[in-house]
Amino acid sequence: MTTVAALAATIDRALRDAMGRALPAGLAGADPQVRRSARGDFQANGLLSAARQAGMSPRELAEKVAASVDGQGVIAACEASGPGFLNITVTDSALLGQVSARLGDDRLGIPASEHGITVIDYSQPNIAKEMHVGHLRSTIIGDALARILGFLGEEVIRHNHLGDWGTQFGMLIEYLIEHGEDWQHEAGSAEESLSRLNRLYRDARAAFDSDPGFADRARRRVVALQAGDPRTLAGWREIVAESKVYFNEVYDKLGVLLTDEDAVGESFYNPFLPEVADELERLGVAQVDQGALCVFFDDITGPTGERIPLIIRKSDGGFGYAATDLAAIRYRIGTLHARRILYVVDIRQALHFRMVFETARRAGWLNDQVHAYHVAFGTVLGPDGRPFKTRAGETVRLISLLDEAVERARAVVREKSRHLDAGSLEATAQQVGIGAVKYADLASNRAKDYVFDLDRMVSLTGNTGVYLQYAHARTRSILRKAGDEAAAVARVHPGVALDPAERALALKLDELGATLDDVAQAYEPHRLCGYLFELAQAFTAFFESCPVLRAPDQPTRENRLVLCKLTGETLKTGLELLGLAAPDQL
RNA sequence: GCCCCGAUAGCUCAGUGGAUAGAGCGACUGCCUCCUAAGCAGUAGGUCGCGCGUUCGAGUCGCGCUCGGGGCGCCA
Repeated sequence: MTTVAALAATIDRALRDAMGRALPAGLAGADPQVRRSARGDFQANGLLSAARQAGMSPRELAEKVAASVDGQGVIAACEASGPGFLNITVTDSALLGQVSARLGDDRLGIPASEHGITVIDYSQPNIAKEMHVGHLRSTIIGDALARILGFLGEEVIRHNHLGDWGTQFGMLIEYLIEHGEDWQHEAGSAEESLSRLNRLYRDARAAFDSDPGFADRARRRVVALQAGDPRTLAGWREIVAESKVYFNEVYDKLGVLLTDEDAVGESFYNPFLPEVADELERLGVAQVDQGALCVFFDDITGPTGERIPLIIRKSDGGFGYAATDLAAIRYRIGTLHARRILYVVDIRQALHFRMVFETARRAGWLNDQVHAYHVAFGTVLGPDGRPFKTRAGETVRLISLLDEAVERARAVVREKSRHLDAGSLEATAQQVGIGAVKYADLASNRAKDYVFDLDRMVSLTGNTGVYLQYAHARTRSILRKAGDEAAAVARVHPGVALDPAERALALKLDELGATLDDVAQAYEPHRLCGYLFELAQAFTAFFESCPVLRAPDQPTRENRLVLCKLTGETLKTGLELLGLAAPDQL
């Protein structure tokens, strides 16, 4: 593995050196603020503020730095401009050198910048219930973050915090035990599992509401479950297993990394709950109030101004989700040695996590070395701008939503890709349809409410997943037609001048590493989407104006082949980090 | 009442304190004897919710508002 420094980083260092010579010692570390620019390849904005702090003329400092900077064969021109900006142009040979160096490394020259263990808690569906679009968001965003942090060197532990415990299981298990003969768990499709579960829920609910005797037995069943009664636990396990059939089919359709090994549900923490409560009480973090074990916060109050607690243990002695969340934090730090825990959860739980994290800090579990962060995402809305529901006001079945996306993609693929055989056509429809849903979810700022509009996602024009897949397929198509051997032996010719479209593409190709660092910094996958879209646009512009196979001469042809190759590899890497497929042809 | 999130083109959204705020969709005008037209080029479309402040410089930072969404004791 050979790390390749980005041109922006090389320029940054060269400017820092020159600034260090021109500025007083105290300001030697000033940031030159190197950015991409329309006025040159890069511009440096940091000299204005540095000069002011040093009591110098910004314009004079800029001219001095421009004159003394060591270009190292990378900087072709560095000119002072306006009140004190620097406009920087890089050499064509440096651009081609970057492309060549990245292509020579299986990580595209990107360094592993993360070092540690991170637990990512995502997806979190509830047993015996339908997954909804909120789970879809958590699953897709969490999956992308797991892939990206992992690529950057982090040891990622995926946790699917299944809602597999609670009082609602009483009536389900009781009903199962009383009417179990016509409810046999069997291998089957997710749809079948789901309808069995829905039927169980509906029938159990009906019995609970209409039959006081049943309701009573259901309540006793909750106690039996908590006490670990074997017959009751067996029923619980049956329900959990049935649900997992459904979840796994959804995960399989979506193409996410989650497996059964990642399922660490709420029930897993049950044995730890009493000791967590005891420890918090012993530490003085929690205290009994109105019979419940509570943690209070001076700045968290209710509508009438009274302080609102985080309830660790309810007044009836039972444990709520706060206890489970705290036990999970303690386990992930104490046993898994995580340095960071991420929760990909709906933004509406922001206050809950604030209280949980603060409690964990008071207990000493979280500190300067160990962080927890709520990777919050907004509510999913329908095309009408209201929370996403069917016309009848019911939650939308996730499976049918995904199937519909694939169905629409299939129609387009059938229309546009007549060269594909039936098998590849179906595979492509899956990759395109699922990719459209995932890209749409990942492409906008996660904190905002998000409009789930299947028409838009699967329109398959413009800024959608398929645009990136299409650009990737075009790179592969060119390389195929060039002949894989010719593509393999092509090398850069640094002496050949580059066209504007070639330069723009090469500059964009150099930015993947910085983009991934940005994503990892703020846990914002949409930055990677934005980058890949820009890269695909740069490639398409190159495709339009720079013929590869019919290039005017052999060196130009090879330079372009190499650009195609790196573009393809970069798009493929980026798509995979988002969890999208990168088919070789569309 | 307090807290959180949001407000940028008709719609959906990007936008590291930098120079003239960008995409996509939709609308309009063009482009396939040529490596994939799922594409490209162009035109039209903006008081960046409002005000004050900080700064050489604010869509971006701070404060105060307006509007929308959400949250606030024993559900998760």
